[in-house]
Amino acid sequence: MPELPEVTTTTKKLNEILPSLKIVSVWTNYNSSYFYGKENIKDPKYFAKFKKEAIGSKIISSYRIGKNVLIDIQKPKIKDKKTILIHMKMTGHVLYGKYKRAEIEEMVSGERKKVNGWVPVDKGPLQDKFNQYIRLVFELSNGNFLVLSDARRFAKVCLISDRVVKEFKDLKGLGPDPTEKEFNLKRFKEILNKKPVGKIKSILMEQELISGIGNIYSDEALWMTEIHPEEKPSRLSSTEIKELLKNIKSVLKKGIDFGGDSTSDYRQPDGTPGNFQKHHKVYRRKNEECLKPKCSGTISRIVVGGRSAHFCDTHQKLKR
DNA sequence: TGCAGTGTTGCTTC
DNA sequence: CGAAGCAACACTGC
Repeated sequence: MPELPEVTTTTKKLNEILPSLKIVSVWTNYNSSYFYGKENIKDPKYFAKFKKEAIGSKIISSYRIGKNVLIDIQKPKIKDKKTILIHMKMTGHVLYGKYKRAEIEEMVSGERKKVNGWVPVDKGPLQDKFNQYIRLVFELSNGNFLVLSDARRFAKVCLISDRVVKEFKDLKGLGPDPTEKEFNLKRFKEILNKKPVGKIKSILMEQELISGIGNIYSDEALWMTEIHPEEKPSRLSSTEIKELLKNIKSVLKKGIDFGGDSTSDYRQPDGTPGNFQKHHKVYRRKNEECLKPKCSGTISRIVVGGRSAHFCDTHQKLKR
């Protein structure tokens, strides 16, 4: 589900809601997949520690690093803060709403298959779908709940107690953030120089090189720049690299401005879908006509680095 | 019925 | 040894 704009949308909303609320209690029904200790090893016993740290803590703020949701928390009278890291992977949803406490408690303990939660915007079957896959629940001091719904159980939750969050294993290896001012042409060229003969789409999505870009936004940025997804960086002109950088930044901004992409099932914390999917030029438009003005091409789909890549067969040609 | 899917990891093969 | 390929994770929707 989430790439940089979706995660940004989520953390921005969380940051409007959560700061100064306290975590009253925490439940999970999927210990073994979610809690990682300092060594970053999956182990159900870490949930006990996670719970102990979380309960009684006040939420300070929420922000994004790469595709990770970070939530800083702090216990009263304790100087050091801790940080909750949530990676939503494919089907994770961080949602905030009203639930009946008894129902959600029963559900998470496995006594109930689903709850009638409050994810207000979706009136259709998706609402049930989200509530059916709630894996982790934070009860908050205002009586509302912050929950992680995750059908495929790929999501990851960690508690970071290190003072320097960026030194945490999952975050340390991430490449620079393309929305930062410091991510300039010089920096971008240095990155591309590391992989002169790689496939440009795969490079854009490699989190160790650049953090935050995934399948949707890489397709869109390459379409805008008229570059084939399998093109080698060594064949790109200086002008193309400059344009590509500009388009990456603008398409990510557009994704954020539209509240994320709900092609699949991304939802903002209050259940609202994003709108970027209404503005795709290529992603998931296989066999449809190219939307570039005056281009009469058709959108093709191929597999690049194990992922689907969409491009126009006419204005995104491989250089020979 | 079958296959593709917004992400990442870890193992295998070249 | 590094890079690339591929299955796995678990489930939905077309």
